[in-house]
Amino acid sequence: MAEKKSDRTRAAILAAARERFGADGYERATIRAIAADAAIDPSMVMRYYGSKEKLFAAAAEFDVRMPELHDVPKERLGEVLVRHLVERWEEDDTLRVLLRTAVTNEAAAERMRQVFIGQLTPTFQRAAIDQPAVRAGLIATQALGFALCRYILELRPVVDLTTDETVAWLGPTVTRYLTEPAPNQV
Amino acid sequence: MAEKKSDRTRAAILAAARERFGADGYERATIRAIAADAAIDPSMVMRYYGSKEKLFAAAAEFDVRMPELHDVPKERLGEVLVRHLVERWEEDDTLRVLLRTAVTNEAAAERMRQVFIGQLTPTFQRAAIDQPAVRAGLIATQALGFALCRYILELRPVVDLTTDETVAWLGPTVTRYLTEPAPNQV
DNA sequence: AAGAAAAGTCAACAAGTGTTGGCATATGCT
DNA sequence: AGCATATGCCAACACTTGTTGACTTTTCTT
Repeated sequence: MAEKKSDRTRAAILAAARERFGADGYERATIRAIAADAAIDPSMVMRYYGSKEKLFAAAAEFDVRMPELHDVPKERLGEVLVRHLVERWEEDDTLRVLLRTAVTNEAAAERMRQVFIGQLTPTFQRAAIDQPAVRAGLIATQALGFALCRYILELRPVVDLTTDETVAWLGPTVTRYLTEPAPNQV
Repeated sequence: MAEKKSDRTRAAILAAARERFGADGYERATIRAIAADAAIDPSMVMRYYGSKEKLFAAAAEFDVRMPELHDVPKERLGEVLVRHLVERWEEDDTLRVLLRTAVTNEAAAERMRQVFIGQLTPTFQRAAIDQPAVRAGLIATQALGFALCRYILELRPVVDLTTDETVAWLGPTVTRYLTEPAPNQV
């Protein structure tokens, strides 16, 4: 056991940071507020993470953990994917942190791109889906739009959807984005 | 002609405000930067608009101008709607201002709700579409997600879509959200 | 041309920001 | 035990923010 006490406050800072970044966005989440939540002094945050930027980088670490899609029947692709994404969104608040901050913070936007283009595209490629990048982009529009309306804007009808209803509504959309031949270019 | 000179700077301030709010979000768009863009003194902004909040309220005035849908054939609803929304988005940067700010600013979020629930729902109701609120919410997820990925996150594959390609991809999605019977509730 | 009103400039304020260094306390090793 | 090191707190810094009031210049009426 190297340093037990410091590890605990380190973790407390990170948890508070995620909470604040997720609730307030990058600029409105102040070091002082995060430190207060973690019940320590603001200077501790600097000692442990160096700067606000680096703290954010640590708080926004995320992996979407894409499942492999080889043996999923084509017409169920959307269902599987939507259910996975919704669950991922509910269990790990890091994605919400990213969404809230990516709009005004370039580093967060870059990480968002890595997740939704950089992680979806190769998965589709391995599943022998043509034009994987375009399809990843389209699915990102639907997935991120859903999260935006549900967790950030809190549009009543979207907040009220159950997981099953969500899958029933969005699943076919995603399936189509994955299987429909690309429209003719002009 | 009441006051010509003041009207011109008033408009210059509003234009600069829209630019900055749209590019930087609410908190990072400073009064000083807006004033500099408009080539006037920061105190002028206060004299004309009272406060940053009120300036923002003026800059975020928006009407989505929904077309009536009575005599659009059911299977072309999505096509018509998507084309209208994309055009609206390209011609009026106010929507981009709203999107960039709604994530961290409650007033902007409220206006977003008014636009996408408050203006879509009654239009669908007048077109005799059942469950108009849920369908408005679903369409908001797809429309806002598209805008987020294209104008804010700038995901390459989404930025590269032409208007026609966008309509071809998203049109059927929106049509389905408008015409598909609601899935069974649990 | 004289004076009032409008338009614009300047400097400062109070508050809040990220960040830093000095100093106290606790912890663990020998 | 004593000491070095890790951990923590305090006060202050330099800077930026929205906002204000006093002052000067322009514009227009009469």
